[in-house]
Amino acid sequence: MAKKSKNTFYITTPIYYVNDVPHIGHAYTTIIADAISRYKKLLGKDVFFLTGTDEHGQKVEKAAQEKGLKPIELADQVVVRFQELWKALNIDYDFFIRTTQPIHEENIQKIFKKLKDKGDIYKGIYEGWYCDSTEHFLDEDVPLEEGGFKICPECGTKAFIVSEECYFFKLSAYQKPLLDFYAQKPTFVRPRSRMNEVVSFVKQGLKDISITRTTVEWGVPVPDDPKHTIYVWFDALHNYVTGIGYDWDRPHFEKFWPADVHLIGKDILRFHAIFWPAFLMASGFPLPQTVFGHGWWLKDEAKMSKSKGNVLDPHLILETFGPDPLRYFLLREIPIGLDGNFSHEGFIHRVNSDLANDLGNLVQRTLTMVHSYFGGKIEEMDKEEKADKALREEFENSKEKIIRFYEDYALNRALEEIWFFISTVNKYLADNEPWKLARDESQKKRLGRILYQAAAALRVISYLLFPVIPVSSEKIWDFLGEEKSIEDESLSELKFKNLKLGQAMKEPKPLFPRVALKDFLKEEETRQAPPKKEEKMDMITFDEFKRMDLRVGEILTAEKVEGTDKLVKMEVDIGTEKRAMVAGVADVYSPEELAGKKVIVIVNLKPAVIRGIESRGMLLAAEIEGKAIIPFFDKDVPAGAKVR
RNA sequence: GGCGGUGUAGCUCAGGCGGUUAGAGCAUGCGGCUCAUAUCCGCAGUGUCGGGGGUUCGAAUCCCUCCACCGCCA
Repeated sequence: MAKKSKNTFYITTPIYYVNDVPHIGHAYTTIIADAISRYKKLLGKDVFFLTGTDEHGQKVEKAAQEKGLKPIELADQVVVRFQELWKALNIDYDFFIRTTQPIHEENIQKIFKKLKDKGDIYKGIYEGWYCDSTEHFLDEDVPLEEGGFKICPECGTKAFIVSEECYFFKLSAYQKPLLDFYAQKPTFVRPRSRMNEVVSFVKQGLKDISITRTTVEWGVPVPDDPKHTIYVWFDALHNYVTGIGYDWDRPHFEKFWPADVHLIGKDILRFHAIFWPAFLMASGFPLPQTVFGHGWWLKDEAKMSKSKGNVLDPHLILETFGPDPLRYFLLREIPIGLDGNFSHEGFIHRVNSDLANDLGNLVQRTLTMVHSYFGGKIEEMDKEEKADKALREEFENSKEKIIRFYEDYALNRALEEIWFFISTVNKYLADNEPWKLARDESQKKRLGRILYQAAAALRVISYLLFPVIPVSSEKIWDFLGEEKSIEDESLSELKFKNLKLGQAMKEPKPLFPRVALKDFLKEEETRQAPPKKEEKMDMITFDEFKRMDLRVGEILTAEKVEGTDKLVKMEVDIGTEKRAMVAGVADVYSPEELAGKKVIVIVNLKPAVIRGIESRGMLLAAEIEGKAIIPFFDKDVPAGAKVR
């Protein structure tokens, strides 16, 4: 294979599964990829950025059936949703691959055949408990339920025994090569902590994996044996090679392969860090440089999931703010490897404070002064003085750091550094007080220098921000009177003095409007009259259940909490101690009625202060139209007895 | 259960191969400016650096132990 030229850069996102519409998590991965890709382009690299959709498999088959559609019809619909979102977010990808495209399907078959001929894929029998919903065989140590079946620990639905003839990939043969590879290239998996997990997983031993199904029709058929369908993961992972031309545009493929970064969510690390390099080794392809597993955005500290109904839809934010504030927030708030908590409060706060106050206001004040003191054109200025030079050197310093952070994919650190510099420029203006110099005509040239420095700073700031907030950055350049686009200037050439003297600057308009949190929340409310779905809870394991300490509690005393309708304060004997608890049951039970009763109490619930009273435990009750109905025991039980 | 990680200001986190008064941003309080999107600048705090023990002249930093939380274990 031809050697890859050093000046190319190939980055991918996962291909997204089309059984669901896009949400903030998809947006996050894709925004990271876009920012890195734009950064590399500024360096003058020949960048290829691939994204797309994974359209085969049982879940899509099922989701389509529920809607009365053919799988491909569902895929066609959902693909549009993704593409529209990428457009709204200003994602500048080079190719959008769909696994249903012939160039993909044909080449998957070709690769499959190649590995089969080589002996890395062989036919065998697989038997095991299979979950339709998550499309995988359960671990062998999942316990048998009483009815003699197994429950999928991931989704909670019933699994079935499936015994099928299928094709296996000889993963076991790659244990040693993989370990050697990891040892030789410790940066293959990032963040580093995840590399440890991968290595220890592989060290435990690898079994061959089944890579076909006979139970699924919606997929790529095995060549010469079409009752077998290639399993989605084998199908999907290879998009990274088919998407750049394997085997339909060889020169293009050879130009960009191997990938520099596969950006993924941490949940699919195993597939990318173990299976994928093994497949590639089998095919004889060079291995990618890095698999970067990013964290998840949580909503109010909880993982977003369809079943919780707390999936965050980015559309309202996009309509209110445009793409840049969301891009900025997601990349600034957390390091790529960690989880983050998404709240509208946090979002509005950061956008107001960083974008509107620090950056937006700096643009506004600088250009307003250029206009009111110079009519938009600084024609003349003094030589650079000490303070001016300090500002310029500060920039040169920061620029180096910022580049280092970008190179390391530490986008949050790069942004942090840029904001240090923004703050320095604000300080520079405060120290040099151009508004005072403006009152003295003899200081005109000095004033010119100061505003020139500030404008030059804005020019380089917006340049460095371009990967993250491309629209706003271009706007700032336009305000400054730049005629070329940011992308026409190479990062290595970026300097203060590139701002031409005498350039006609425009009158600025606020770049990032401040939005009050309460207005935004109100808007959100009116926007989504949420159809109140029945509360569906996730399955929990017995271990999780065991964490709740439920016991019989004897209510010793009970009295109404002054000034409330529903609250009762009780002293409850839980066997080992007596505790104060507060419960909202007074509308159904009188305190007299409660005293002496035995109830079920969760005793290790975090204490809560209710009406100034610390409630150390909660009694269990059925909630019927807002009223609490307490279960009592029909035989005598001692206080403190464990309930389970 | 096994392996790995985390616990530092009200909040989010940085530092951490031992060494001056432990840092940043946000939030809070006070002061300044008025060019600017009620923005910007300055000052001020507050912390037994998870608990306990040890090594050392000296520990947030190294060791032991306990507690809590998190990740991975097809």
